[in-house]
Amino acid sequence: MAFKSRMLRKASQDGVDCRTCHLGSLCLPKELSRDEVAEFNGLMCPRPTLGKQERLAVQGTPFASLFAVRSGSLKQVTTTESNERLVTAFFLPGELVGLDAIAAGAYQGTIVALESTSVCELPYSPLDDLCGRVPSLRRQLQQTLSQEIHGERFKLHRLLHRTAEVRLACFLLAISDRFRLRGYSPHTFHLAMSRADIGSYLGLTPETVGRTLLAYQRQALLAIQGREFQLLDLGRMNRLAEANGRRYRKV
Amino acid sequence: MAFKSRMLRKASQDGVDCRTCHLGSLCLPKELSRDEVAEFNGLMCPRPTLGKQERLAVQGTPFASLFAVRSGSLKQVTTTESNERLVTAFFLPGELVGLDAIAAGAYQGTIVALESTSVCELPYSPLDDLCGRVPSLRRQLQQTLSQEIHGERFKLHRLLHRTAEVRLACFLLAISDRFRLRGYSPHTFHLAMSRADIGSYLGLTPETVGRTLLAYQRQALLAIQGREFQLLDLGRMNRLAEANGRRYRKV
DNA sequence: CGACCCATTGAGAGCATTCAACGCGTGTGG
DNA sequence: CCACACGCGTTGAATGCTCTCAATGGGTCG
Repeated sequence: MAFKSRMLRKASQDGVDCRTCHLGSLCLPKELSRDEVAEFNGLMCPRPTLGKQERLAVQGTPFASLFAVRSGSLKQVTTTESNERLVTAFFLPGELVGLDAIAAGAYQGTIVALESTSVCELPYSPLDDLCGRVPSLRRQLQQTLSQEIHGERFKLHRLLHRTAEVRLACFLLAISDRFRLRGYSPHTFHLAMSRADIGSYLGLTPETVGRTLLAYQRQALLAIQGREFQLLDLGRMNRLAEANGRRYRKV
Repeated sequence: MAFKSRMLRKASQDGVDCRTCHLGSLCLPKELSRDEVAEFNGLMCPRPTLGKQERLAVQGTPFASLFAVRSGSLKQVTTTESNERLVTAFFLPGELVGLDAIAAGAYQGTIVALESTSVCELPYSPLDDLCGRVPSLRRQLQQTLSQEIHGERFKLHRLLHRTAEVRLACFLLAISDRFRLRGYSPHTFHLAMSRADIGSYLGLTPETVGRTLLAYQRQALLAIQGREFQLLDLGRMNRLAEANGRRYRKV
């Protein structure tokens, strides 16, 4: 933990260096040659660390940059025409913010830091130019976009059929997996979002989220202390998430 | 109608010509110059018209081509590990099939024609090369990908919070809008999918779909004859879809 | 200390699912 | 030509999950 925060302070003070970034294998430049990474690195703008609740981008403002999360976490809150606020995404280290803004040319939701968070800024226009010259970067970006389409579509269609119990299990396992891929423990992690945020993301009320988490604890699937989560039995949790929740008639 | 089928027959017999396609302004080459369209056109492979229930691609098989729908419609069925089948997408004329397959290198669901359907095949590798040389095509493809991310994410997160009544209203309005953009009537259209398909897509049972459609008809919002739909009051339907369905507490 | 946000708990109501049955049209085979 | 199976859509009744509303307690910040 001390090591991590030291790296971050250095990064935000001295400018970011992709070659020494511990997220290298997860971020956009993962397939690039040494020279290409240097060029990619040259695009990036320094960006001061965000405090809790601070906004990285505001819904509707012109899109100019993607952001890569270095540490911390953020949520994307989209306000509908009828003034309803939906949490449409969470972002963890190594993930790209703003992919949904490219088409409209404006950010599609307000991006809020859930805790102290640092990001890399990637101005889109020069990034696109570089994509023209570097096929592997172009493919990497398109793959990230494509992966996002599949992931979101599949995950959300599945959730539409599920009970609260299964929705939360899917959510916790997805988070666990994202942490695992980034070298953190898949069993123990800190979730900086509130129950209301989770509920909004999953289409549940905060009360139902709380009650369901309580049920997990009674079944010894999960231990929670505040916002520290500990998954006690990944196998059983997986089986729970795979079960279709409703005893659904086969199509 | 006679005009349409004549054009399609010609296209599938003589090879496809983007310059005379009535979907030109909606498809990928919409921003290209005359020469670039010609080059784009050269990539395309002829593809025989699909019959009803015929499969365009099978889940898990290697990804090689995108497909643009010229006429007809298709559904994407994704089978989960627990052998559950979910309808994760519908495709109408002018839309691209396979965007979610780029990342994994394999089709993420089986693509089935819902009626007699013709498509253009776009081999991905040469398309990607062309993206390197033609910035406007590259941007167009990235915008399509980005739009898809935003559209899916937003639409589905909204649906997660909604009752059956509102889910179906959103669905019908989205379909109506897609037809309108393609020059067809937004009030009257043919939906080739079954109630079960719609239910699977929206996370509802076929019974609930039927009952809700019946309720619309009783309110004079909708008229249905078999699979012909007629939206009688778009304004009221819109208000119904905007209403949050559940009298949801503001976050 | 009070205001406020967050999380929890309880009780009641509503909406969608589940299960079962029926009608209809189509295609198949006797 | 008819019998039958099958897919699709519809209808009815009952169960159950989740929302709603209300109240409480803990924590943080001004």
